[in-house]
Amino acid sequence: MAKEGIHTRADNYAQWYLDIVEQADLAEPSGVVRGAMVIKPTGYAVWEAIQRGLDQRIKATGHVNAYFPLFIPQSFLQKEAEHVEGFAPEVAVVTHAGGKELEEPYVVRPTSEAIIGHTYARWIQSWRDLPILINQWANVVRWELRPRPFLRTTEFLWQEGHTAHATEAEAETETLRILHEVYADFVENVMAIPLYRGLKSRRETFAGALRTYAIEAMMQDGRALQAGTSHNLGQNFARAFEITYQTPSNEREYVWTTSWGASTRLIGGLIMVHSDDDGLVLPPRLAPIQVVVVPIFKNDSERATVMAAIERITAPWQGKLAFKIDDRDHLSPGFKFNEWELKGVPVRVEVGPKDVQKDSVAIARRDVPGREGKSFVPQAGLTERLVALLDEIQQSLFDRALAYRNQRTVDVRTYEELAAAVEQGFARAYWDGNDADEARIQEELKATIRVIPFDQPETAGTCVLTGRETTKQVLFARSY
RNA sequence: CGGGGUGUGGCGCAGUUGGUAGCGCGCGGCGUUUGGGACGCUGAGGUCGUAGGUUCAAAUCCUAUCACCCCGACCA
Repeated sequence: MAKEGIHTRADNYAQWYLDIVEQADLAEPSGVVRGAMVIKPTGYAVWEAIQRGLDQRIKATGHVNAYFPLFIPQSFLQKEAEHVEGFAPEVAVVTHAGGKELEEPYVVRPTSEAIIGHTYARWIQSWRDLPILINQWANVVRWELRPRPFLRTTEFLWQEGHTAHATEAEAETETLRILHEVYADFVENVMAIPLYRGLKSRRETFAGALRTYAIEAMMQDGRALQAGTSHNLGQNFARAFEITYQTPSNEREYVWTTSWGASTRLIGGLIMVHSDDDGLVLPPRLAPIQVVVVPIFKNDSERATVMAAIERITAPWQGKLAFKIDDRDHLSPGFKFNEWELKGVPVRVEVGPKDVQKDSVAIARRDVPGREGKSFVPQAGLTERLVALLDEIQQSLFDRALAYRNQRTVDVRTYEELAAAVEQGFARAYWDGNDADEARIQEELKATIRVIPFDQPETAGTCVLTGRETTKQVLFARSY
């Protein structure tokens, strides 16, 4: 049963998504800038939680933060052939400033390989300067033709890591390390989103990269969302920007670079993996508010005793739980229940006159809607109970999403099976096709190779399209 | 770029054969309420996207223009 103002997922999935974004107060379309959104405090708090988790892992793996300019001379972007070609259609260009036309236009960064490559060329002289391990938190602009809040916006927030290494092996290790230890670790353990990890096909590789690795998640409509990418750029950008170093034996060599990014799109994935027809569902480890307390009273004297009880009950929560006491007194409890469910708070605690009398409270878990998720428990031991409950919810959200994903990931042997499979989820298939074959699948089935998983089969099979024998398996899906 | 749609109080909409703007929600005040989206009274709030034209008179008719939204091709 859906709430007021929310379409059901079954009825209209795309509209349901937009309703959640709006009703949970995460963001709203700017209304004046095409494809751009205002991220509201509730939504931004989620982003801050994502930033914290990623930033912590980025630093734990030896990186430091820095900041590079928003504007990039147009010519910089053009130095790497594939890179220009890949981004040209979607860059915004500044042609006028200071009241006159610029000598050379600036592009608003769609990503920062160019300006950072230019900078690294000056910073790197010797093998002793390597590796350079830098990350930046920034906004970027890509003029998307079909925007959707969080999933694809004209301007979005992200982090982009840019590293330079002496050897190809080091760059490759870095690329994979970020994928596993930063992105996958955070997304699975904090966001409770199960992932497929692997290599991108050539067609899906980042413009200018040697290899792109990605984590892919399945949404509740069976479509795929790329949740993070890590690129081994080889020496392509080093050549384009003349980033060289002297080896110990005094040779001049090009460096090997990597780049990797995760964006506010993660919030879109979060919504589409966990949320339901009642609103947003936040995993406890990510939730800005983990427990909300709703007081219930009929008059001022009841109000006083209930608030005093809440004061006492929540005192030991300090430092253990992120909680909020909803003491707004012009709203009915029922309204508050609905509102906090809409906003995805994992646990609600209700305290009323009866609870004060019986030394109890009512607790409701967001991941189990309705009466089933509500129970009355003693006040004694409540803190420990809540801490344990949050862990349980975290685990249960992940398990549920994993079961859903596995159930909708099917092995296919024929083209017909592939066509049917991508209607409802992911298709795992043996694949020996080329770029043109892949393009044909996209044309006909609207599905692409999301990832060539690291986990590959022991035995050979026949390619779903060409019928040739191969040991390579890929995952096909329609994607956001 | 193609196809479709919409611009009227904060939001959602109505506005008839042209006659000078109305409803719901929300918002402010007061009172009663409060264990699953409360109610009454009262009040504030709009140069009808913009520019031009027709007319005694335009939200309404005409022309131009701008913007946003939805559907497809490109994408973190």
